[in-house]
Amino acid sequence: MQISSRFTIAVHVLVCIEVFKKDYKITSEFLSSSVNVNPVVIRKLIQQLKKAGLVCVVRGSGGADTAKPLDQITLLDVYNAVECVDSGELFHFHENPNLLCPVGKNIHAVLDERLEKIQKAMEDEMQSVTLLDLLNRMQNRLQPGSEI
Amino acid sequence: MQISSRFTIAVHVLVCIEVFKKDYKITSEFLSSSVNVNPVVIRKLIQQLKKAGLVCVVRGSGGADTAKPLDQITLLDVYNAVECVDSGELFHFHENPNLLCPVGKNIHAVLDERLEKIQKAMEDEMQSVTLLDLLNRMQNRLQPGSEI
DNA sequence: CGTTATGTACCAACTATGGTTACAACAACG
DNA sequence: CGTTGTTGTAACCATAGTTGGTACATAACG
Repeated sequence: MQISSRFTIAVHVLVCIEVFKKDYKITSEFLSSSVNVNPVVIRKLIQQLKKAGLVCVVRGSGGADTAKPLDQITLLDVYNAVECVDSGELFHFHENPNLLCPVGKNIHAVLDERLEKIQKAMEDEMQSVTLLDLLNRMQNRLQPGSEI
Repeated sequence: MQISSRFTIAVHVLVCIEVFKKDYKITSEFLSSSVNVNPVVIRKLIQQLKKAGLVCVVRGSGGADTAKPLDQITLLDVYNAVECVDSGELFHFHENPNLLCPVGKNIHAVLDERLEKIQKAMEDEMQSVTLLDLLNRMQNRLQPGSEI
């Protein structure tokens, strides 16, 4: 199964906020027109980012903003905020192996350590990418040509 | 989203085959009793492993076996065999960002390289674990105590 | 108080997972 | 050759997650 598009949408949203916040009020409407989805989708997503402490958003007046310096928000933070895997486990283990079978009894112990290493490798790589890095790359692509 | 339990079941099945093949005929019935799922689930799964060239299985007489030396089967092979992500992409990108928005137009280019690196880190780690490694770890846990 | 935007409840279509039953196809054996 | 055991596969179901949408109460603010 693929990691849901909520993740890439969340990154898109965060980059959008940073690029446009000095010139526009960042509403769910505004963001939805860049991502091309329903505003409600954006609002739900922003709620998840808010719970994770990545953005602030005010109710009546509107407008979202990042809640932390950009170099302190990594792709892993966004991933964890949005990909609501309760356990935090990347791999879904089959729950009831037959404990009377020697393989069934030990498969968990044999596999777990390896699976953790794999998950950790992925998370480390995610953690190494900050929003600041992505914003810089975005700015580089915007500046050479014309302005917004 | 989690990686489906088909993956850990597949590994369980492959280890089972190797541990028991000298003493038992490896039928879907036999495997299903160790994994604790319906035999049909095992058969469907074995079909995927077969298509990937990891196991052989004969129809009427029954009995599955690995099709390659164990040190040449990695967790990545099993993952690719079983996790039928058509594109091979771990991340699902939202498809229609607004190309009239500078961020929407460039988000793909900015993110893709980073996402590929993350996926590659995971795949590299998966590739570093062979079935032989897992079998050895399993045997170590079985020998100290009693035999089957 | 009216305007604006968020927060959230509810709905719907689609897809994947995990499981089950049923049965045809096939190999091996007495 | 027919019986037996097993695979390969279709059909079906329940459940859950994804993606997308409508509607409206709630809060902020001029």
